[in-house]
Amino acid sequence: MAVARDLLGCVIRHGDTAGRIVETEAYHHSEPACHAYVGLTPRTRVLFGPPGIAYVYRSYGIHALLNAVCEPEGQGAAVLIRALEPLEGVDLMRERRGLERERDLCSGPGKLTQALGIGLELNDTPLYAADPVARRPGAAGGLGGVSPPISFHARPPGEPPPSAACERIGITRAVELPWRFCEIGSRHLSRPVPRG
DNA sequence: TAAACGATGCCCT
DNA sequence: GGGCATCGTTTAC
Repeated sequence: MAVARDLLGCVIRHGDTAGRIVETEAYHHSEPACHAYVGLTPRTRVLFGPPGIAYVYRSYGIHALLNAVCEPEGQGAAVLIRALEPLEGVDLMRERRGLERERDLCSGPGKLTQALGIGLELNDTPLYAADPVARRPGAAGGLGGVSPPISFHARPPGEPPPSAACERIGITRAVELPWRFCEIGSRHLSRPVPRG
């Protein structure tokens, strides 16, 4: 999925904390690992809404996981944010996580939401403000210049970070699809890139 | 109303 | 590197 690769290197900001995306996974309603696969339910409703919206849900009864709903609208597609490289508010992240080592702060989809203070209450909120990425056709707009609770910022111009596509992790169905995208060489991944 | 499942993280080895 | 805690959502009866 193009959007999942595009998000690598972008910056997520929430409150006083920010981090660079180094790992993503794409999900689509056509494959059984996606929540949208089962169809429209109260929980998956957001997945079938307009793109550029946050889909935050609870996993294993404990963790909040952050997804970005993708275009086109109604397709039930999303990108799971799996890992960040901490950029700002690192001390606040340490406090929230109760950990010292920087590489442990955001190296997992449940970890990064805790580090950034992103909770289920941010489900169904817009992700983009006035950044170039937000001007993708069909992306959520018209926010009147008000910054959304969570904001995505396009990566600096120039060469995109070196990335690799590999198999997704943590799921039991459709594991063979190479829809996990990692920044090569990052020390903040949830798991290392397999040798290949 | 009940039961099974899961896009995880932590702690221990 | 491997096992287990934990609870909302979904689905079946």
